[in-house]
Amino acid sequence: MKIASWNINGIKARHDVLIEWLKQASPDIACLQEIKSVDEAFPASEIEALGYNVETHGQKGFNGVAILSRLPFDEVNRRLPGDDEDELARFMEGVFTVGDKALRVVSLYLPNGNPVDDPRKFDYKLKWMDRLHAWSKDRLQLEEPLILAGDYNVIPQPEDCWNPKVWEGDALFCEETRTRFEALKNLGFTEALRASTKDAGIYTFWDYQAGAWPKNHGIRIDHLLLSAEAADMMVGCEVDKYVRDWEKPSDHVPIWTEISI
DNA sequence: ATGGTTGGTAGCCAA
Repeated sequence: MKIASWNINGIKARHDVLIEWLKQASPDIACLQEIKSVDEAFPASEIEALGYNVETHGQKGFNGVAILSRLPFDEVNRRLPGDDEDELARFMEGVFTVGDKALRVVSLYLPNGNPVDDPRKFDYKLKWMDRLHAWSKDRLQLEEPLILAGDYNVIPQPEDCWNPKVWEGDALFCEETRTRFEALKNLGFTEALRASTKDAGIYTFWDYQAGAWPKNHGIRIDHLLLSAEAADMMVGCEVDKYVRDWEKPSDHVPIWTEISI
C-alpha cells in the first residue's frame, strides 16, 4: 500500500497537476496540505472518478488539509485537540480497515512559525508541536499502524538544507523546533525517509523565489512518521522530485512510503 | 545585504 503526502499550495491552482500525479504515482492514500479552499468548494469529482474517496478539512483562503483514499473511511477526525481557540484547519485523521487491521493516517500542516519574534507565530508553532506530541503519545498506546504525514515546517538536520547558515534563527530550523521534532520521534516513531536512506541533500521544498529550484536550494520539511507497527511493514520511501519540473508546480513535491499491509 | 515568486483574494497576508 502506497501512502503519500503533498503540500499542493492551493487546490484550485493545482487541480490538473494533482490529477496527473495521481494517475502516474497511483497512491492508495494521499494526504494533502494547503488546499486553501473551503470544503464545499473542493473540486472532488475528477479525483473521485479516479477511484478515491475524498475527505477535507478546509477553511477560506489558506491552510486546509485533505485525505484522498481508495479505501473507504471508517472514521474521520478533524482538528488537533488541546486548544479550543485554534480555528486553523491544519490536522485531520482518517481511520481505515485493511484485512483485520486498523490503519490510521494523519494529514497535518504544522505552522510555519516565522517570524520567531512574533508570539502569535512562533509560540503558536511550538504549542502546536506540544499538542501534536500529546496527541501522538495517546494514539501510540493503541499499538496500531499509524502514519503522521505532512508538511512539518521542520528542517530536522543541517544536511536537510542547502545552506544551514541561511536557516540559522529561522522557525523551521531553530533549536526549539528541532528539539520538539526529535522528542516527537522519540515517542517511538520511525522517520520513513531516514529509514530508507542517510543521503544528504534530499529536499521536498524549493522556494519559488530567487531561482531556488534551478540552483537546487531546497529544504526537507515534508515528513512521514511511522509507528512501530507501520515501520515493521515499511518497504521503502521516496520523494517525487520530478513533479517540481512540471508546468505550474507547487513549491513542495510529494513524498511517499510503501508498506506491506 | 537585498530581493526575489506564487496563491487567494480583493487588503495585502502567508509562505
